[in-house]
Amino acid sequence: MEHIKFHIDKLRASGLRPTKQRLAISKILFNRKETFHFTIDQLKKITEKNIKKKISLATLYNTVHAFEKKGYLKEISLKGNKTFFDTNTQNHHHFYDEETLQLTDIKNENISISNLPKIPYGKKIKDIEVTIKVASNNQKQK
Amino acid sequence: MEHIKFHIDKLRASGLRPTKQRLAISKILFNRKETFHFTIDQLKKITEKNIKKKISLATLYNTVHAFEKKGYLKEISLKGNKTFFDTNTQNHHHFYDEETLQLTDIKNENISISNLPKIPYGKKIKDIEVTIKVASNNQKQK
DNA sequence: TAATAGTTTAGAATCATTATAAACTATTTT
DNA sequence: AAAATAGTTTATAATGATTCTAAACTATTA
Repeated sequence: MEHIKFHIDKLRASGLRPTKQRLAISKILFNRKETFHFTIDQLKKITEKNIKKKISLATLYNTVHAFEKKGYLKEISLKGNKTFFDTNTQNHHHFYDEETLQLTDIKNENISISNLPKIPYGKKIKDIEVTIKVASNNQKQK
Repeated sequence: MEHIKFHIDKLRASGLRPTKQRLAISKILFNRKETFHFTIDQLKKITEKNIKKKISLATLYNTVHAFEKKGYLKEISLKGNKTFFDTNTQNHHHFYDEETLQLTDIKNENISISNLPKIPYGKKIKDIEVTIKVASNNQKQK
């Protein structure tokens, strides 16, 4: 079943009118239980496969950025030129395999950080991001 | 005093011949006590000021990448389009102020991580990077 | 249904990074 | 030390991700 209203609401909440393209994107992103990590070009391929038509990059960027601004998507800090997004906006962390470029979520409660240093004067902590880089035993790190 | 030999050795160890340009870069990067976080365009400005001449981007990229490959520099994982490098190659972490784009080192021993989850099958941990994003109390996060 | 406000699109513009090839410089050979 | 060679610098072109633009299109409002 397609909970259209769910997607319409998400779009409206993000300040976007529901259009065919945006509904398709919203379904791809949010009709899933597990976290989805993606780059814009991956999302483009999936979207075009689903709607059986081309979609312009501008639409993808606009929509993804609006969702991000609203807090429905999170950008992930990684090396490299491409930007990764994450449908899991909870505070959490990642395993990152630089060989395969695969990201795996680590639940917040599965990492505990202690002995934190003092925060720079006049600043507040907004977010803590832990990235654990992994690689095959016998392969060298990129 | 200018320990030229120190820089010549660093360059040779990185597989590079010592040239005027590279020596200038090496001095900028390694003639300092504190950690230096930089982007290529920042390094370009500083280098051109020091040598009072233009330096090409290709030279900067080549030299920085050779140092990185040798392990004299580390690339930092951050959002955004620009790549940051760090002269501190020890295992350590960062405060990151997204308002000012300022990075501050956190010593490894000033963060302790426990309750680590199991590593994905057949993989080994290569690196753990903790980024603590901070912002002014009353300003919104970027 | 017409007017309007916002959207999609292809393509241009921009920005960081990488590639190229000709002129140049350090090193090696003699 | 000069000639040969191996590696370097540079300006510029190429590439790739992202952003911008303006005309054609679509959703919403009146």
